[in-house]
Amino acid sequence: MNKGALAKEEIVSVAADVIRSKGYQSTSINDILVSSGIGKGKFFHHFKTKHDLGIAVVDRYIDTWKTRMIEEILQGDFPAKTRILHMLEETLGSFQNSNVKKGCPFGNLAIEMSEHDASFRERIASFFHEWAMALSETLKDANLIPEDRAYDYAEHIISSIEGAILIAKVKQTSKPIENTVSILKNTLLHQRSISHE
Amino acid sequence: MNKGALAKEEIVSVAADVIRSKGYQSTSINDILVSSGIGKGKFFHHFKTKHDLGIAVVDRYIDTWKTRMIEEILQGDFPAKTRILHMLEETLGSFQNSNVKKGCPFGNLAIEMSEHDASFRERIASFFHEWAMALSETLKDANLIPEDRAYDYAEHIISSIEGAILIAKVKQTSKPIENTVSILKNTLLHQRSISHE
Amino acid sequence: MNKGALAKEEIVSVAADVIRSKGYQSTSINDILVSSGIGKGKFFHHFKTKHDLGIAVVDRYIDTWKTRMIEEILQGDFPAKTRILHMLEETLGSFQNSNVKKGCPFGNLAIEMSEHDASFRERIASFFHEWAMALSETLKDANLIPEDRAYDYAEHIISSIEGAILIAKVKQTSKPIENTVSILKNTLLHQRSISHE
Amino acid sequence: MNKGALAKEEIVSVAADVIRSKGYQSTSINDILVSSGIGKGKFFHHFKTKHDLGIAVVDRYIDTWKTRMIEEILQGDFPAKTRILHMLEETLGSFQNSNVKKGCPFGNLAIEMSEHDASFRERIASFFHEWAMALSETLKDANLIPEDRAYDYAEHIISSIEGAILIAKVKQTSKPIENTVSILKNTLLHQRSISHE
DNA sequence: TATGAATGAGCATTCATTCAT
DNA sequence: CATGAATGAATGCTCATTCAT
Repeated sequence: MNKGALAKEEIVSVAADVIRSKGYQSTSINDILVSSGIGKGKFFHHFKTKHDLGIAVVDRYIDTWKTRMIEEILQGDFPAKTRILHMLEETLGSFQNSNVKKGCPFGNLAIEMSEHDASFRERIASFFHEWAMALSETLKDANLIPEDRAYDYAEHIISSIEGAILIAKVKQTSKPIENTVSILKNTLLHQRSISHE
Repeated sequence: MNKGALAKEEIVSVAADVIRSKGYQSTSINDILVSSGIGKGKFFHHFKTKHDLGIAVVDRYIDTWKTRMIEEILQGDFPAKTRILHMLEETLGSFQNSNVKKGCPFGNLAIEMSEHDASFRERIASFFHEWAMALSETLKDANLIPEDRAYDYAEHIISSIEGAILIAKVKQTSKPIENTVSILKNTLLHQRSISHE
Repeated sequence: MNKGALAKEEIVSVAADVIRSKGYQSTSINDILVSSGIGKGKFFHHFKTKHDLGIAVVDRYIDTWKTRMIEEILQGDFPAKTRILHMLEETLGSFQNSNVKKGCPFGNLAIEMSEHDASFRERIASFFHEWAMALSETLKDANLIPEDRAYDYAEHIISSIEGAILIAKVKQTSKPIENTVSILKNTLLHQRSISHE
Repeated sequence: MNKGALAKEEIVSVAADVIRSKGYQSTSINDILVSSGIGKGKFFHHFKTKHDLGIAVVDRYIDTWKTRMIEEILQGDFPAKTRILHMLEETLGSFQNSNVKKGCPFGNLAIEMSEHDASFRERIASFFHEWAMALSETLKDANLIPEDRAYDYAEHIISSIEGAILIAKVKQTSKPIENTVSILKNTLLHQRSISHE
């Protein structure tokens, strides 16, 4: 029945993994065919171009992380401070073991594709923006940051995390992520309000 | 006389630019041939493989930034706090205008190449380590961070910067860098000592 | 009832248009699917192969032109000279505007397919033969050409027209057709008998 | 020394043959590689694209025929009437045997490519124009056609020839060409002046 | 009948690299 | 040292056709 649809989802899922490891441009369609055990015809039946697949993969990343990070955690039912802690812990948990080497799906594509292709760039920029908005709201809820600084501070937290994942990737250890998460926790939670200092 | 040597440097210089914009893997040898106006023979006379060129480019990036960031600024003659400010301002200055879109040469290659090629990864990891070491020393000199936290804090500052450059690249505005530099400045310099909080 | 049959005719009709513009080999089955809004299954239900469709298109061209040119005009009720004039005027009228660029359905396929495929070639050759036969009879009726030269002369008139359409196509103007029709008219009708000169 | 140049010419020469037989679009680059015994790299070293090769082939056809038909025959040293006879005989001679089936290189591409590609079309249109111009001058020299009708009549002669080659191709016999040449000869040479009748 | 998913051979093109000169 | 011709594997993609439903 919806076998076709399922098949397409499976290709995206396999491709998401491969692309996260190898990058979009270095991933050949053949890589995906081999990884998923399908033929060329099937692939191009579902995706008009490789670019189409790339976009489907990005959209899938965004769906997943928006649900997990933004909706379930940042906009969840816990007290604001707790939600922020959960976000940091979730980050930490997501980049252990083999995932350290793979890096952040968004950060990877942000760097690889921003100059090549606007449709990748815009999607990723918009995801980071939505994340920063949600975090900004939570920071305000927690009374940790004055309203007019909240977005900037949220963006800084997110970029710190991305940077930590980048350094972790090149060092092949999750230490930089733990480090940054710990510093962010301290800075955020052991002070009444950051800008008062 | 050293025309050959000079020519080689010029190729590396041109390639450094192209690779920073397009990435290493998406840069074809032909791209470099066209940009530098040389022929295939000359190229392969100087570089046994494309990989050789890539490494030469990374080494050149490292040379440049080590001199500028580490030796001239972090290990310069100004008071420690001033040196840190200079480092942040230098960062800000380096990623204005068209450079925002190009991103950080190290960050770009760190993400693109870490999983593909150990010789790129190790060089970049080692550069980030040296930078963190130098910054760590300066933080200690400035009495801003307790000795045992200095390296971690230095690495966090550096990864924050890398993350900000990444977000700036995908958003195509230097705002995230200004933002992070401003927050780092505040956090570092308007407090007696970070860890006391 | 005959919905299936009707549908088949419609496909042939759409395909005839597309093939006249793009040529047989450059027309993909997908082109026809898109132009006619049908699915692959339906197409291959009606035509076992693309070749089948091609033949159906040629047969349709032949049907149409045989009716129009041969039966209605050349074998019609007007005096022989008038019938020839009508044929020339019909030709002129058929290759105005966008049809100039599309060229002659038979001439196009004659050139494209003669060396590739005997079944196309034979059909087209046979159409040209029937046309020449009918014109030959008319020339004899009109007492314009001696019996033994009539077929050759008819074939020459037809090939002149085909050549004019060819030149018109490449020049993207109907001028060469007007030109040839006018010369043929003069040569044929302003002389008592061509071979007497 | 000029081995490279020679090699390129040889590819064009082989390709000209293959394309004349199979058409441009149906000729795959692999066909040309097989026919000429070269590798892909060599081919794409000389021609940036298949289209480049196609244009080179057309230009070669034009060079050859311009020299043979226009410069050597129509603009040669014989009396005007003789030159026209030579042109017709040259045509006849060129389309005997296997060449009947291949058809006219210009006519073939005119029909195949006019709607696909302007650079083919324009080159061919311009060749036919130059041919008509040269023939027009010769007709005037021979006092066969009044000045103001000369170009139109020249174009008609040429299109008659093209049409005859087309019909010959689809019938697989050179008879239609002989036929048209004979009729053209009669019409042109056994009358004092065509328009006087 | 009809759908559209799947097949896989084939296509034009790119690319890092080698090699004769 | 340098040239640029040549190599051939690999890439993204198209296409006529088949097949399960």
